Amino acid sequence: MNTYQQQAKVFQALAHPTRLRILELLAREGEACVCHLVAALNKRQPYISQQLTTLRKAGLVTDRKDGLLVHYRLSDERVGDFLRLGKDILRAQGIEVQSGLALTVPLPGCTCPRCQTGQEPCE
Amino acid sequence: MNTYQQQAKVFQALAHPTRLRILELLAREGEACVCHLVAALNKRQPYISQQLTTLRKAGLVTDRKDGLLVHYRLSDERVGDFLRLGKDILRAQGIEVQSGLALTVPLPGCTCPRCQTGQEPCE
DNA sequence: AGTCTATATTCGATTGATTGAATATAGTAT
DNA sequence: ATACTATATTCAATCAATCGAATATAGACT
Repeated sequence: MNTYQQQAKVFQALAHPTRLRILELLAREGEACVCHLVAALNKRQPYISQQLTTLRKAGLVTDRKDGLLVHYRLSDERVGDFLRLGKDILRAQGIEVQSGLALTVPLPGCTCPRCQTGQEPCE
Repeated sequence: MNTYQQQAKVFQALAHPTRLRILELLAREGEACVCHLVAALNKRQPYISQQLTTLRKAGLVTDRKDGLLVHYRLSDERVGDFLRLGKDILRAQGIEVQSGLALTVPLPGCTCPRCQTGQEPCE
């Protein structure tokens, strides 16, 4: 596979609304467990796991296992800059681009232990 | 269509080897006519036109008509920065990412008037 | 008018991405 | 062991993207 095919694969992974939301969330939060992403995005868990697998295969995120929980983060902090630059370019075209909201902690609907006790998410 | 769907559309337009090569070429050359892209990438003309239409609809390039010729350029100079940042991130993952070669002028195989007389391409 | 040249569009077949549903895995606790 | 919980995987149906072939448009020149 050549350079451009590899680049195209990564952009393909980015070309998905839910995956973009996940990345933006990770850029803002630093790290998040799957249960938080499920609660924050209000999607079914297998669906979120599917998208995380796509992002992992594209090399955009890494995972860290911690008992039953799995925490995800951006594989490179510059992925956050990259997304921001993308948004800036869209804004320059006159397209409305709002940034997602910060997560409240504890996250309502999140079942992980930390959220049950009102502490920082999954840390 | 929401913010993330719009962003995803743009990434979708980027998720294609030939389109990436076109953008990289435009980032380096500033402007190029269709015939140059056809000659430089060694693809059939309708195929290049299809890809340019996709890029235009995504807002990534603009066109300027000049007689029979149509010149394309990046709609925003930051699109070039954006692609470079994407490549840097890939390199940090240990992925080989070479940059495309500069175009020789006149372009062998290009039939446009300027190339026939050995001048700057299509300007 | 006709003709040539550069570029664009349409259509259809194939391929690839998406996503819901069901199921699997692997830690943890009893 | 058994049961529970968080996460991952598989499969199949649907939907969207790709690309070759053919054709269309539109400006320039006789």
